[in-house]
Amino acid sequence: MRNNSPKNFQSINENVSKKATLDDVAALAGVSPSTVSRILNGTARVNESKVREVNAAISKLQYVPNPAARLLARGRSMNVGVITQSLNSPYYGEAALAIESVLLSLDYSPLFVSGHWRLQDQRKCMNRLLTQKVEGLILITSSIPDEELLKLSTSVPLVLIGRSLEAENIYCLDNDNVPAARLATEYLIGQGHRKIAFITGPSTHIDANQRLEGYKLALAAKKITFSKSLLSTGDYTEAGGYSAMNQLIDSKTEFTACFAANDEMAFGAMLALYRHGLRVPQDISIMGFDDLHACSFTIPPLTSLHRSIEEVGEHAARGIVDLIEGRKPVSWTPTVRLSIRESTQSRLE
Amino acid sequence: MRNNSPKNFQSINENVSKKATLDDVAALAGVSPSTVSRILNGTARVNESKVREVNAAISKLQYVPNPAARLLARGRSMNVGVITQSLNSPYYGEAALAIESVLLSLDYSPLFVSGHWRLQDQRKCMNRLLTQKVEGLILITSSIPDEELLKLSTSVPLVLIGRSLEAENIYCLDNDNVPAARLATEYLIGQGHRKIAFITGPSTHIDANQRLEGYKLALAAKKITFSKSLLSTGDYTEAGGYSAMNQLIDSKTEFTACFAANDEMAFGAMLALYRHGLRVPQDISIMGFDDLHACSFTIPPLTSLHRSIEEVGEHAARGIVDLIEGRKPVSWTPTVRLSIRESTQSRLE
DNA sequence: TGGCTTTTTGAAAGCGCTTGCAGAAAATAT
DNA sequence: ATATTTTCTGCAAGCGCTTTCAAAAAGCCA
Repeated sequence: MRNNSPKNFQSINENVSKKATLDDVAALAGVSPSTVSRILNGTARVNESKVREVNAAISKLQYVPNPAARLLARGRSMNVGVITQSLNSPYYGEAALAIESVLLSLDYSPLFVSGHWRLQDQRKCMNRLLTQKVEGLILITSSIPDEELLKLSTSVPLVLIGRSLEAENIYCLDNDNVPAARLATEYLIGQGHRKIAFITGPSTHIDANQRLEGYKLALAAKKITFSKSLLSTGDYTEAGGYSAMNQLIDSKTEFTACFAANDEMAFGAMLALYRHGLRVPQDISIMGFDDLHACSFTIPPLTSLHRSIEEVGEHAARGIVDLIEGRKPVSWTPTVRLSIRESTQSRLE
Repeated sequence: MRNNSPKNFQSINENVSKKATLDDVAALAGVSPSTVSRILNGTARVNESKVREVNAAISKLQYVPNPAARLLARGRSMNVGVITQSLNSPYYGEAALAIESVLLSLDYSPLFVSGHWRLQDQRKCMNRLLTQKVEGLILITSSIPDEELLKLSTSVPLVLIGRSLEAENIYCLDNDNVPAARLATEYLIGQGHRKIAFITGPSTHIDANQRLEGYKLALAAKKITFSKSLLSTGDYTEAGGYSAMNQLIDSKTEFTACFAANDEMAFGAMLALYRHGLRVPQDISIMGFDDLHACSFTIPPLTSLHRSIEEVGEHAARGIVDLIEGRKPVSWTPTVRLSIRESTQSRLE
């Protein structure tokens, strides 16, 4: 190819088209390209005077290395793909933020894509990322089947947030949903509640099932029989929580507390209660899960289960870099605690 | 360079290291690399039988083109950088989502980075993106000075969301904050409110000032004198709105309505009112701005100003591609409307 | 069937950078 | 001063792909 960049682009980006190359720098500084490269990368000791010359040339020409060429020559991309369900999820967004900053600090670049909770989309964007030559992949609560991930992991290291899967080239940061949900439920039980409703998430979400499991476990431990009539299903959104709570109320099932599998649904549930003239927490206690920032500002502020999601993000980022660079990441589990606010109240006496 | 990829990587990613190249495919199919390339890119007509051969070889070898090589050869990256303030902002996150999907559909890849509202960070990530050879940049409410952007625009096309700046290679999607804030304020006035407090954002945000401006304009139009005592400053967070409202209440200034420059602050303000035993909307009407999903689920649901932010995102994505490909984007302004809910009430009579 | 045009194909250069190798220069030793 | 190390530097190959140019094949008409 003689002439890169089609005419129309050239006319637009005048500066871009006449970008200086490493060879230009070498020529101007009167040294060989290799020397320039070595100075740039610190891969060998170079005479002080040449270093100065070269640096002068670089700034004179406003030289910026071409990453594609670099990548091609080095055979590395320094990219890691991050597959989230939705770029703007309030909860996992925090993790994404942390991933971004850690990765950048380690000289890697994150590539964010969203899977939209659809298996198809997740596969598609995974392929897109692989095509982009990512050196590692962080999957946040993906629903891609184990076997696929296992196979994939033979060619690219994987960090899985929110699930657990044992393999050579995989590092998992489980959410510990089961014990966490159990802890939350036990708190309600400890407050004297016996009829505790549960608003669960879509059964297609691993999380949702695990949280339900934790809820059941807590009940069982206290010899409270689980009743299906206390269960209502939402879709992890406020609207879902709202209608789930409405169903619960309409069904005339009695309950004194309700545990929602995530905060958004708890928010919706609270509105539903409000619409029915039921007060939180005097009439019904509400417990959320995830402890979004917004929990502190609902009316009343919502008791929720807190896990340090930024830390999860940080460990994910460190973990993927460890795997990429051939180290074994130290295993770690997020700490879990209750953020007790005003939406729950004791029923003792 | 003889041997790419350091040993440790090789040992980990067995498959990756023995990736098939276009030459391998050509060899296996018994044609020249050029032919394979042409088939891959559809840049020339190729004999049907060879196409079949090549396709067979491709799938046999599981060949995936190396993007770096492609990029280098073509001189194009098909990447566009998207600078947001925070990856997980609930409002602009929607825009980001839309940008992602439109860009992907046009065969471009978005690179998301967050500027954290800090000028330094924004500059830094802009440079990072330029280094990555993005062909265009979408800046969401950046605080980078005009001159810098103007200069930058000579080398890379720019789409600016939330500000306006006239230039050859720049496409702006203004937020129309002034008229929008005015509309919101006028609604409150129309409801009979005369003492309307305003919780403004940080004066460093362009948005914040524009919204304040709109508020003032509406007052002036109705001959209501603006009073500084009705002004309180937050930081665009719930906590900020909370303390801003507390200040307002503590100052004993009388008001019957409060307009917050964004929804988050309105949420915080509502909690502050609740703490003081003031009812929304019976005692005080509250108006938000942005119309986040959450507005429908606060107690009571929050009246807010709605702009179709996804559409903004779509137009931004289309716009940048237009600029990149040498077309002139059609100008467009988002539609604005009130989402009237239960946090505002008439004071007539 | 020969001469012409049109299509299809391959050889080879080049995109901008890194790096193994070996020669040149400087430093140290004899 | 010469031989021996130890730096420093340049040459040139190569990363995997695209694309120009020209040759080869195919199609057309007389």
